[in-house]
Amino acid sequence: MTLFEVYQRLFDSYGPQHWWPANSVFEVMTGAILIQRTQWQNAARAVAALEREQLLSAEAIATSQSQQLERLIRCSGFFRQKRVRLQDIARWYLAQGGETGIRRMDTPTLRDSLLALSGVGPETADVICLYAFDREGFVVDAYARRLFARLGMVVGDEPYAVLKRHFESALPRDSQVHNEYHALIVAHCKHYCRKQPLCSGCCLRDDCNLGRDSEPGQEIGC
DNA sequence: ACCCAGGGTCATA
DNA sequence: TATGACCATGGG
Repeated sequence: MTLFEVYQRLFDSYGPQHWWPANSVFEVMTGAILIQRTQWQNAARAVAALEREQLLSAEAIATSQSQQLERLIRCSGFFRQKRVRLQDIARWYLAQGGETGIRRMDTPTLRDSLLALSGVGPETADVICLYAFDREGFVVDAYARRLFARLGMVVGDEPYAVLKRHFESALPRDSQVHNEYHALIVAHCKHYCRKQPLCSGCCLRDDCNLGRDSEPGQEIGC
């Protein structure tokens, strides 16, 4: 099975995921920091709390009081360092001239500029490039490592850049594909592949012909 | 009482 | 280059 065939099977099973759920570029960036090493449910709560307190803009975050910021994002874990990261990225956003200024940057420049921030590693940078600014780039996360290792397509512990190159070279250079692929991997792994790979009924099994529309009543799970 | 979650940094060898 | 410790809350 090729990398693109895996994508097609996931898409046929789960359908479009409509990522990233947010109302602004800066909200995506905020979510990308808050989601680090936690579940989306917790990050989403923190985003909602910021929204409620009118703190979901770069200007507001950059000038916010650290204590208040920490209180609002506490539920996402690592709240002290995430507070610093949010303030840093908010100041960076403003220093680059906001959304308009950042959109003028080419993708390598944008990525490197993000990586220069403490708290923004390769995955967070790729997530922001892709979901906030619609730049192509395969997002390598823990789920992707685990899934493709189970499929025997990679070892799983390769350096980030190695896997990124590997996946991108086997896929269309298309931000829409990268967008859906990462979201589909998360959707699939979150619900169905925690412990065992490719359990009975998994859409990635060789003997699985289930499509999203072919067997409506059929359970797809591991 | 465990273990894990859509990472990243820093110190050490 | 490559491990290990650390960050911290919430849910199963």
